[in-house]
Amino acid sequence: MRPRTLPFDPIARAAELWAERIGDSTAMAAVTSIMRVQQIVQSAVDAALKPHGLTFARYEALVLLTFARRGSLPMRVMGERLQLHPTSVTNIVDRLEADGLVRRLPHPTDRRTTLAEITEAGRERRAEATAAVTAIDFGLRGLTDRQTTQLTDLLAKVRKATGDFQD
Amino acid sequence: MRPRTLPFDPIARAAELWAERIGDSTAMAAVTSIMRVQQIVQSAVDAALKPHGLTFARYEALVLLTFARRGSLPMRVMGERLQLHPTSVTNIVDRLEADGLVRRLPHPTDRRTTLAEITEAGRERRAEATAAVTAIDFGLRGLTDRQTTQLTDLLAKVRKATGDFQD
DNA sequence: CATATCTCAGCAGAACTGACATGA
DNA sequence: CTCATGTCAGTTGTGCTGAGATAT
Repeated sequence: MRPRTLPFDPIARAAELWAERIGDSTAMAAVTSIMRVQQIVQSAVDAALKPHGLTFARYEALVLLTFARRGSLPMRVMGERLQLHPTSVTNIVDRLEADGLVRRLPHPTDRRTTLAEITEAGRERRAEATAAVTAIDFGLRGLTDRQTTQLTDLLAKVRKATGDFQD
Repeated sequence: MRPRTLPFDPIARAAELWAERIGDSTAMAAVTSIMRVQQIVQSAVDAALKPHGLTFARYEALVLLTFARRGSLPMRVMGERLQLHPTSVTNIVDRLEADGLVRRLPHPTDRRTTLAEITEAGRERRAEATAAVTAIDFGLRGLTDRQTTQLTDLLAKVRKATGDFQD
């Protein structure tokens, strides 16, 4: 029961008022836009994944394991790649394991470490879920491929500048 | 205790593997980037606001009321502008009211409606909080003003295409 | 009568803190 | 001893559903 669509751009209006009464609105407008678009794509993607029993976070974890050479990764590494708190990794793997999409294995040499390995059912579920999210373009609409790439590049600059990664 | 920075761009790497093994990675890379950058700016902004006893959602509500002509708006309107569920508006106004930053008033003509009005303390708190978030550019780094505007414009296309607003 | 506005109780998912057991 | 890894308990902030009270 979300509010109906507004007849004007609420962020553009807020930015105008901000510029008149507070100061430079450039960063404020961008950040508010990021927040809003994240909400939009998050809810679109989650809706597409719901029939498959996944959230976006769990889906990302499945994709990551699909790409891993042996279909398994230490949980710590999953946390690094997905930028998740250790307890969040535990939680996500718990739920994937409860659904039989992933299984925990001891690390062969480091007995502190637990590996999460994708199961055959997990690979199938990942493929179905991928069909669902690609069918809606991950909730992203209104951009050409070139603009989408431009968006990704701009966001990469932010990620890099904030220490998300080096290279 | 977030994981340390990676020596490569995890999204770029995921996009490569995706392109090799699944298909077009354009939308996937953009959406994953949006999710990550949203996390980054959200946590930067929340950290800046925490000493002032505000979250970003509550800060946005204060800003909205600051801009309102009489410093008050019907709660329904707040929900529309901030794209919040009615119960979320109730929750946010509850907390702001408990801190004395906002007060509830009856609507003069429509007795179903409750107005939320910013208090003097609320205006002061809003100003302090604004100083805190602008000091860190809302957590946004690595972009020129021109690029920031470009980012806002690209995101506006998405918002418009997904029915966030018309105009 | 139907519709609109707001509130409440309860739940889910995510992220955090602090503490802890185990092992390198 | 230290540090790393993973788990657990508990808290917080947010968003949702479903129900209901009140008013249009």
